[in-house]
Amino acid sequence: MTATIRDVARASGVHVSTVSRTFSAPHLVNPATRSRVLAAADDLGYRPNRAARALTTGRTFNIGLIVADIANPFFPPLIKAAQAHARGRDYHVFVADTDEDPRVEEELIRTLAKQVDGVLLCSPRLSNRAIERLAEDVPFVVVNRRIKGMPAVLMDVGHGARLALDHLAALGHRRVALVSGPSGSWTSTEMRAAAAEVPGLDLVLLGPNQPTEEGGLAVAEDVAASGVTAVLAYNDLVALGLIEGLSERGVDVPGQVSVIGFDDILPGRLNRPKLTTVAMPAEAAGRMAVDLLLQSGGEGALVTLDTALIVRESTGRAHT
Amino acid sequence: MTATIRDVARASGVHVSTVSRTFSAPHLVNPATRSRVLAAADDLGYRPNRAARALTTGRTFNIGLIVADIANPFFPPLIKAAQAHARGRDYHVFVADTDEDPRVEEELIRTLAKQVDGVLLCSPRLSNRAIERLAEDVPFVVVNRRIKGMPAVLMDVGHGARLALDHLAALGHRRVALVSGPSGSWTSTEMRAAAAEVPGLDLVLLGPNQPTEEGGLAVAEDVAASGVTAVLAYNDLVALGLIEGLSERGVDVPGQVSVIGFDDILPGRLNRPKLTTVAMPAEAAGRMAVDLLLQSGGEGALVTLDTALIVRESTGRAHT
DNA sequence: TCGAAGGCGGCAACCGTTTGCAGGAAGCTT
DNA sequence: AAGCTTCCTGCAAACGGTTGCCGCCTTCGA
Repeated sequence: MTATIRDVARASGVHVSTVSRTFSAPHLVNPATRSRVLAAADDLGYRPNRAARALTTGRTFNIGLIVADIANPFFPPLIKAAQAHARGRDYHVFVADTDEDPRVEEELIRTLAKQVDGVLLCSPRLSNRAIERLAEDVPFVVVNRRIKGMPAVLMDVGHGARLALDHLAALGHRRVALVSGPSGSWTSTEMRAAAAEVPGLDLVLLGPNQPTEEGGLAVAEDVAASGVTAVLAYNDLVALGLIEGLSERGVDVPGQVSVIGFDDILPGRLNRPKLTTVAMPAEAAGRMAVDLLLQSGGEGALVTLDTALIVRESTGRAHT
Repeated sequence: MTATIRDVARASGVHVSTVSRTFSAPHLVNPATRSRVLAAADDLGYRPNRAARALTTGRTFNIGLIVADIANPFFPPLIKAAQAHARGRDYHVFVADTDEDPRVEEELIRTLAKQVDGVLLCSPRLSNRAIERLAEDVPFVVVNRRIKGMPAVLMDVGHGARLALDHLAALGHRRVALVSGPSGSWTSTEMRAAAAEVPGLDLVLLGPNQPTEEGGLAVAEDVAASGVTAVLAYNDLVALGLIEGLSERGVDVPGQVSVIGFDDILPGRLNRPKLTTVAMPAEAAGRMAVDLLLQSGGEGALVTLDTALIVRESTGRAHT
């Protein structure tokens, strides 16, 4: 078995409480004693048991991070940024994947609740009501979702969508498809609302779709049949799948149809044609979410991060 | 505060030990009492505190999963498979990313040690010695690394590399570059050993390199200068970066240089040209690793999974 | 009618750590 | 030299569960 606080106490001839203080409140113990304890601890390979500590303090120094799909390249940069940022504050981040399943999401939150000080909920698939209910068990910060009174980090997808649609309009496109994501998704709603504000566009709504490459492949048929000359896709994965599906049908991108994605993930940059997309500040979002969670004073704090259009090769002039 | 076992005991008029047994050993308590307890628990929204339970039982029902880089698309499928498999056994998987940094890796293992029943170490960057030392604190299963006496899940990269090189040889390639990964990597070593066995090939070793797209981009210059007609890359990310780097220099793939990767990640399938690669059974590896960890009887169990060559568009006949 | 067996549930110690309280020693002030 | 701080350290009660042990009550067989 690994050494406990009692072993160290015995080895250094002091009471356990002194050992405890040596680690959690060093300034309260005499330097001489402290170094004796530290020597003994080092000798025995002692490390405080975080779980036991959590039992009395109520703080675990762990953060839960729940994402819908870890395989979506959008999330890893966010996760890495959050982990690195948290590490700097002596916190650890545990990541879990819900497989896009709200039930798994709820179960995960429940079991995580007692083992972490708070949860970062990224692009949740749960209903607002369910989230509000669970918030009684554990503090949340939500990313990419707006829930009244709950701290959130948002990315300005509305602005991004307008930029994208303006760009398409400037290229002469009139009839544009909006390929949305899962039905519970806040991002989809925002995109649609923004699109409605851009004048002179003839919108075709296609969805809901899976937010993956498969979803894009599956909707290619509908896009081809819809007679649009441009598409704004829910995310880059969908856009890439869609481009693949269109080219299988002999439809050239951007020759016949222009495609814009969301997120700016790596595969989009490597793809041919390189994907025009709305860049989402994922790293910044990860860091902000951690900050919001740890300060936690700012109850309903709301942070909105900027998005930007990155024009590459998958968009071109409308060809009628 | 959330309800504890004592609240439930009071509400249902029994002793806490009875409540405890209702959840952890239901057959020891009278059905009538049991349902009364369950009703009270449900009423109060009680859920056993896993961390507290772990304190006495020594089992957390958590598994740690440590990867070098969560942003590498190779890992997410492995992670998802491990999580899903573990969930079926009532275990939860916590994922953490080391940023390819051995020091972070060690620190992560140390803090994880007491909060999980075991750790899955995927493509570790730590030295064998360091891992063996840490194994005293927590049970390991290593993925993609062979350490004497430690349970491991391996993918047969040697076989994959031979298939790839045979394929290149059959296409008439003679001078082939081996673009390796990080210096501590077991996979790199295996690749090199396998390559040495294939007769009639003139090998150029280039490395170590970062196992990322950037690594591939950076090595493109050397590849172009080396005069090879084909490349076997450490992984798909490197291969994709390399193809990008080569095309920036006006070198056509596969026209002038053939490129083979490892892993079979999604972006490789979407890339133009589609990447020829050695497919690694990541999902199976994730599941096997969980199994090995949980049975844990099979001390030095060793599982080797098959790999397969997938020929797509990034390889072609040697053009001298 | 009695004893034994078995089912059920209470008691209390324990897991590893923190922390409020109190007391002793030393140092400082008058 | 007495009294007051200040600094340090020990004591013991938590935190939320689990579990070995023991005793009570039924039930059953002879």
